[in-house]
Amino acid sequence: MDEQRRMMQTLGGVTLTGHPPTLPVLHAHDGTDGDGRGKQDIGDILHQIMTITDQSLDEAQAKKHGLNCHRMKPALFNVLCEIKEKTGLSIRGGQDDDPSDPQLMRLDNMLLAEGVSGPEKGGGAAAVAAATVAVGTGADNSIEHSDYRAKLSQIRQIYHTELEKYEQACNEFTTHVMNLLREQSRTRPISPKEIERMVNIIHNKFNTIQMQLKQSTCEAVMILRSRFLDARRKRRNFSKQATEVLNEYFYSHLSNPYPSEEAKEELAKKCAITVSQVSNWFGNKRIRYKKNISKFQEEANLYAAKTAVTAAHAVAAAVQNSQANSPTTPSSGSSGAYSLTGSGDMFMNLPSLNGSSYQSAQVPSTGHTQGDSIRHSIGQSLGYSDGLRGNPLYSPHALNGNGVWHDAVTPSSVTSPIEGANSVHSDTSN
DNA sequence: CAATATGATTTACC
DNA sequence: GGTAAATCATATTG
Repeated sequence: MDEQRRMMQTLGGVTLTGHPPTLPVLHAHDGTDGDGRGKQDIGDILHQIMTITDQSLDEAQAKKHGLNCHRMKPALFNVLCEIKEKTGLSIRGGQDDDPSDPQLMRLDNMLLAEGVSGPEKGGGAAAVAAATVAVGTGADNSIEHSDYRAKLSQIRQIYHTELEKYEQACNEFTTHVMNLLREQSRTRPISPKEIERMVNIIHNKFNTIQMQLKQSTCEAVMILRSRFLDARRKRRNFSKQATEVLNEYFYSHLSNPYPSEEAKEELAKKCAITVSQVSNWFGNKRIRYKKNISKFQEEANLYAAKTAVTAAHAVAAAVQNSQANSPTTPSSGSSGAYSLTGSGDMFMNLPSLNGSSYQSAQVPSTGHTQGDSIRHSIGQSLGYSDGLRGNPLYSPHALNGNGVWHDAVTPSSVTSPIEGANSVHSDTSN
């Protein structure tokens, strides 16, 4: 300020009743204007400007109008604007908003990823309704999921309303300020450039507010996520039905318990869980089964029996239908119906209950007898020849000495069962 | 409440 | 990328 005044005074303007701002421009443009009457006029005008606040409103309006219509106004306006520009009076907060950019981008990305700021997908209420319908029986993780989505859509709605409100307020305020400045520019040197700058400043301010909104929205989403989707924090056991389905598959494919991608999908659908949950389950099951086979013996027998009954029914029905009595394995089913293929697999597995592969595990006596009886019952119900029962060729060796599941279906792995049994038996010491 | 069961995650390997 | 193995964190059980 001081500097500005000093500069103006040094430039040597007309001193006006002790008021500091004088106009160096007058001299500069003297040559073109020529006469001294202009000087007088301008001095008059300036005087009027300086005393304008002392006047009544009507008077002031009239003066303002007069000023605005003055023939010197455009020239003066430009010149004053120029001075203002040069003195740096109006240069303020021109270029910033750079440091916040990366963070803003991060926030935007996250909001987009969470589906808060992106396009409305499926419509919140509709999606929730669909999820609720899909729950059906005993799939309570879907309930939580729909709850999560409901909360998320709530957050999203709030976010959008607030954003809209901010935008509207920003626009209103901007137009208001612009109108004000335009009006002011009739009596004050306010260049369009300056107005533009002011608009930018306003926008920046509102952007920071928006960023705060985005930030708190992100926080809310994170909290929601941690509360609902962090399954590790709030682990839910699968439904009984789901574990049953999974166990059925596992024990009926014990020789090779690695479901294909399609099988996993089907299991996931059946159990109302995700495919990766199915993968997790099988991963855990395999490792835990292998670690302590005896512990799972009872379970294995249980599911083997269960599968046997259904398989027996299926086979019995098939036999009845075809009127055939061929002892070929019923494992020809290639697609979805794994109860049939399971029955085939089961035959491969049942002898293992007291078989050579799992000698390391002390089979409980109950398990033994149960397995025996099951085997017997299956042999009866399926009408298999007695010679098939206990045939060493059907010992699967699902697990080799190193505890690795290898393909028991391939005949090469069961070529010499007795030898294999012995070697496995001796190997189990480690 | 300790022991056990269980679903998920991490790490390392192929 | 899928899996084994170890581990974590919670749920369930006795």
